[in-house]
Amino acid sequence: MLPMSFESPDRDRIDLSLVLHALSDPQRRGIVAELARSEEPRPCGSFAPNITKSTRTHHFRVLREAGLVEQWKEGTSKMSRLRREDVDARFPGLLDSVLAAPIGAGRL
Amino acid sequence: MLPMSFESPDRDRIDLSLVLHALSDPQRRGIVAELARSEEPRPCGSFAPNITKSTRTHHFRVLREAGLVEQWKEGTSKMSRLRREDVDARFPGLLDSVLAAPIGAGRL
DNA sequence: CCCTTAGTACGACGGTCAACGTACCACAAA
DNA sequence: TTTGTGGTACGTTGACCGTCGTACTAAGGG
Repeated sequence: MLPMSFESPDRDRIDLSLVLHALSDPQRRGIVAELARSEEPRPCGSFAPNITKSTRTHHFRVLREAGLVEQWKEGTSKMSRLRREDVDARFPGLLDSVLAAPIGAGRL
Repeated sequence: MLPMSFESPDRDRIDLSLVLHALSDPQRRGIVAELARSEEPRPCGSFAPNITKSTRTHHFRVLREAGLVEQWKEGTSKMSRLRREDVDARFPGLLDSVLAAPIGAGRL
């Protein structure tokens, strides 16, 4: 009976500060990059294998609350999808420029 | 005989995490926006009048160390200039998309 | 029914952040 | 020389962050 929240702001309420803060972490940026590379939704657990489950949960919450990621339950896993259209509509070009950034430019 | 540092990373060492973190603060984003609006260099004191001098110094240091701003001394004031070409060269489109963001999309 | 798998909740720890006040410095103008 | 003016240094405060471990839940598969 726990919350297990999936709440993410809708398109016109996505906050730039939250987005930039979410993307300022290399780990999260890595997740977003992977999520963008394969448009197929994947379970959370298949990302960032170097960190703990709980840390991963934390990062996904930050991404979701910033409006970068959408999540839903599917069987036993929780799936994630990049909200590309919404972010692109709200901040055109932002995601592209961040994802196109040279590796090692803050990638831990 | 105090340091009074002006050090800013050179173009190819600008770190994306630092840039995004610097821009994730509304106050600093406001400074950058003003700096971008008037290409004329201005003394630090003429920005963000609502905050304290020391806080302003702090924000300018974050911006400078992220590589977003260049500073130099001119008489009694310290001038600031947006390093637009450098940032644009390193992360094309990033600054544009952030500056084009709707007001109120995280603006405090 | 147990057991595994996938993820969350909670608490903790060390680190950082933004903001402030006070004290200080450097320079210029009076 | 004295008095601004513009900015830094330092210390502090309360909040938050990234990370972890442990304990828990929810859903399937045997």
